This record gives sequence, structure tokens and C-alpha cells, in this order.
Amino acid sequence: MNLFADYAAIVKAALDELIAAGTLPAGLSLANVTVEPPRDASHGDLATNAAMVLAKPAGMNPRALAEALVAALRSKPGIAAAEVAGPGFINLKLADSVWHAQITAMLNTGADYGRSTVGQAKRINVEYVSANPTGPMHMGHCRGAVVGDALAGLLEYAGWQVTREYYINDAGGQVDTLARSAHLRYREALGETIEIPEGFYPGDYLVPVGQALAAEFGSTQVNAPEADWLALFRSRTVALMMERIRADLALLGIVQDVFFSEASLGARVQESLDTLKAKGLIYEGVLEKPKGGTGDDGGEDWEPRPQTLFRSTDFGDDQDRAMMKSNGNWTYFAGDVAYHWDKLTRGFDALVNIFGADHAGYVKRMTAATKALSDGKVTLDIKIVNLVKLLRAGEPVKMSKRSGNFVTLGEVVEEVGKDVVRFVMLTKRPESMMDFDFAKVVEQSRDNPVFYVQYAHARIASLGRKLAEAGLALPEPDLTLLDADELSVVKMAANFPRIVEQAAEAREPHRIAFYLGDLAAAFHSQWNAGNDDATRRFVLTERPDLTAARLAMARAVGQVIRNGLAVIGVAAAEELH
RNA sequence: GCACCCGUAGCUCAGCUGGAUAGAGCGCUGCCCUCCGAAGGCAGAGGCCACAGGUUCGAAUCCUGUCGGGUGCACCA
Repeated sequence: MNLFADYAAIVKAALDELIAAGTLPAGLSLANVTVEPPRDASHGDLATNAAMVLAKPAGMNPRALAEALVAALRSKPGIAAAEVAGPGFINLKLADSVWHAQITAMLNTGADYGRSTVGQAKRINVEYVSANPTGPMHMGHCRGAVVGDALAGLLEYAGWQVTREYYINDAGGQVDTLARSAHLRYREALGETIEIPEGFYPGDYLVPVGQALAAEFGSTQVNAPEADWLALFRSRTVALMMERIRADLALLGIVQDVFFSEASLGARVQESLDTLKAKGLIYEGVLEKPKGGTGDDGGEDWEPRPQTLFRSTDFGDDQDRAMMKSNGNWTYFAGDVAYHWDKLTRGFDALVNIFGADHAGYVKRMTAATKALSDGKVTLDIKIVNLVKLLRAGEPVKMSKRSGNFVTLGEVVEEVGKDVVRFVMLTKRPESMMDFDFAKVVEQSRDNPVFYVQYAHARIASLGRKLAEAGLALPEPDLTLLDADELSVVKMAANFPRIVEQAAEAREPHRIAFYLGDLAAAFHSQWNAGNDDATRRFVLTERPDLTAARLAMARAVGQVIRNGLAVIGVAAAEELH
């Protein structure tokens, strides 16, 4: 329960009283009544739209309704003032003691200030990264990884039971190609000079894989027919690649709970098809040729083929989707359906997937399949994460996947640090494109939000050191000594629990990052007031009483910054250098 | 041709799921250190929230259409 929820309940209780007293008609729905902090702080601490929303259904003049509600609210504890304003808002000002209590709460509940139970311990599966095991993690995967992991952390903090999951695409032709490429590197490791031909994975990252295979198998598989080693090399190589991917993720502070193998789906595929069939959603048919061109060739070699199709159009997709190819093999989509069927059988209340922008076309068919398989009981929420353009001092960093030369996630993390990467990835709404400039993200200035937030925290941390140096003995803080400006920072910090809940509901972890920037700005502003007016500094050796109160305020704000950073998996800096 | 995402200050972006005169950084114009870290802060100029309709007491936010930009579009993974 947070402060805002408390006062929303108080306002609704007041409305219920008015209904009981006959001032308002019985049976009035309060569903649209909101109680929120107004955008403009000069309007007070909280505002409710109750009078405007209820005037019509109650058959009352909004003004009269507002006056009645104001009268009822004025007697409530903690409400210092209530007045009607603007088109019919009721603005509430809370007593200072309410904010003093928030400071105490921040200090006493510590890391749990902001933790919520809105998730009601529901089980939610967040699937993210799921990069193909055919190469190391590169920056294209990074944003999805961070957004997914931050979302998982956010949901956890907001009271969900979260499973962090990774889907390994270890079936299909590309993994065979990977195994063959690894076999070449294996022979290379045994002394052959190998030119990697077109159509194989040329990247250097397979060199150590080849060496590991050489160490394990010696020369036994060099001249053996492919049928002998393919399956073996496939599983070994995938395992080694996944080891590396996990290590890269660990560099970002990401540890996932479940690594689900596509190859392990087995009977689940047939099972999910049968499940859909039983619902009458499967048929044999031929898809129509798309109107315009498709693909690079403009769809010229398109020809009608009979396939096993899923009626995803029943669920909003614009085309039915093939589950089985004309040659009788499963499609990739069939595997995905089976995988989500598996998730459903594991009993999750909600599913979230983080997809790259290149998979946006998959959203409808996957949500359709999940809706069909769960009879609409479980929603699959797919978040699209857009591309990251890597820059170095404004110049695009060249990357070519074909030659195997690309900036790996590991390299980036090594260069700028885990906390910077994580925070920067959340400084934009995920669906818009992002520039990641190596020079800018480590810049120590106001326009680098990572630095800016860390700087605020470091300043707060420095107060403790300064105090220790001064050897100042402080009394118990008397929070009534704080002035309105100081309380305004507290008010913003007290917003944190609400931000957590809203960000979690919206599944938007970037809101935490933006909020922290705002909170840091408020604190910096307060700090700098001490430069213009020395009596407003935090540490005043001649005023231990004021110092104690301000220090309590600063520490409370520092706690909230720490909590916010922790939610998105970023460590708070004690000092900067 | 179809689907999805995006169009908010000169630039880069927020905008709390419909609220009050639309916010921040950069850039521009001025200020503020005999220093609690100025790595900061304060103030000013700068907007028809792409455009046109609609719903509503109330729209940047929801709906429809138009125009721009991006991405993806049959058995590939």
C-alpha cells in the first residue's frame, strides 16, 4: 500500500459517506474517480476528478458536488487543505507530518520502500534474449536483454513471481551449419589449414570451440562421415556457444532461470497441434499469394502449396499461418506454438516476450496461438524492442555479420561498464530507435542521465563522509525543521512506490530510469541552493539540529535512488572519479 | 499491396494509460563558486503536440481517414 493508494481510499470513503447521507444518489459508480498528484505542484499534493466524473451520473451541479466532497474531506486526518479549482478538480494539500512520516518510512523500510504487492504473487514468465546459439551476443541483442531483465526485476519488485526464460533455437538447418562450421575449426585445431567456405559461419568465436572439440575427440572425427559426427558436434557446439552466451549475459548481471531447448520439444509439437485441432482451428489449405511483392524477389517464385494451417485470422492475424510444410515437416512457427503451449502447461498466469523489431511481424500469430491454446485465459504480452545504432563520437561503428566481425556485447560491457549499458538502454522508450554512442554514455555531464543520477547519489553519500570528518555529533532529527523546498524533494521521492506500480502494470521499466532522472534533478537543485545561500547547505557545523534533519532527508532520497537503480539492476555509486 | 512501430521546441527525447497555462537535456542569451564535488544550479527566448474529422464536461493521449519516416511480410530460422 502506498501513500497515494491510501488517500484514494480516503476520498472514496468520503464519497461513500456522502452516498450514505443521501447527498449523492445510491449506486453511483466510483470506478472513474482518480486521486493523483497533479502535474503542477502548485495545485497541491493530490487532486481528484471526482466532481467532474460524478456530476453527470449523479445529476448534480459539479460545483455543488465538489463543495460537498471538500467539506467531507477537510475533517480527514492528514489533509491540511481541500479546495475546488479549475474546471472542478479538488486539490488536496497534505499535512507536513505526512511527508515527515514518509522520510521515516524510507529510512526504516530501506530497500523495501517501494516494494509492492500489486502482482499478487501471480506467476509470470518473461522470455527475453533468446538469441540463436550460432554466434556470440552482439549489441543487437543487448537492448532486449536489458529491457527484459529490468522488466523482470520490476515485476518482481511489484509482487509478481517471475521466471526469466531463454528459448534456445537449437533445431533446424542453421544449427547443422553451425556444427559443420565447428567441424572445420576442429580440423583446423588439429593442424589443418582451413579456408572457411561461403555459407558457413566464419567468425573467430568458433576457434576455441574447435579447440575444445579437438581436445575432447582427438582426431577420431576428422575423416568420419558427417552422419557420424553431425548430431554430436551439434549438441557440443550449441552447449559451448550457450556457455559463452551465458557468460556474456552474466557480464550484464543477467542470470536467467530457464533455458528452454527447441530440440527438447519433442511430442509437444504434435500435442499443441492436436489441441488446436480439437478447437477446430486447424485445416489443410493453400494460402493466397500476397497482393504486392514479398521478399527480395518480389514474390516471383511464389506457387500455391497445400499446408497444415492454423486459423490465426480468427484472433486478429491478417493471414492464417502454416504449422506444417507441404513436405510434412514442421514449420518454425509450429515449434514456437508448442513452446508456448509448454509455457501454458507450466501454469503461468501471464506471459511476456521481448522481441526484436525484426520479429514484429510475429506478434499477432503468437498472441493468437496463445489466446487459442489458453482459451483466452492467459495473455501473451509481446514487447517490441527497436534497433540500437552503435556510434563512436558520432560516427557509426561498422558491423558486418557476414564476415563475423561485429561488436560483441562483451566488448561493449568491458569498455563502458555494466551499469552504464543497463541504464542507457532504458533511457528511451523501447519501441523507438536508439543511438548508443561510446563517447557520450561515459561522458560526465548533465546530458548523460547515467552520470547525473549517480552523481546525485554520490553527493548524498559524500555527506556521511563529510560529517565523519567534521566529527559533528547530531541530535535525533526533528523533521519539522525542513522547509517547503526540502519537502518538495521528499514528495517526489514518495512518488516512487506509485511509479513502480504503474511501470509494472504498463510493463515499462524505462519509466524507472526517467523517474530517477527527475528525482536526481530535484535533489541537485536543492543541493545547489546551498551555493547561493550558505544557510541552506546540508552540513552546517553550527546547526546540528538542521543538519540532522537535512541529512535524514538526503539519506531518505538516497535510499529511493538506490532502490530505483536496484530495480533496473544498476549499482549506485558511492563516489565518482 | 498488407501489417506493425514512429511523427511533440532548431536537435535528442519524456509526457504518469483522458485532465488544469504541453515538459527536460543539448544548442542560443544572461546570471551563480574566498568551493557541503560548479562533473552542478537559476532565469530567458523557443510548440497549431504531422494534418483533417469524430467521441467527451475535457484529447498530445481514444476512434476514423490522409500525409511523411522506419520495419517486416508465404514451407527460412
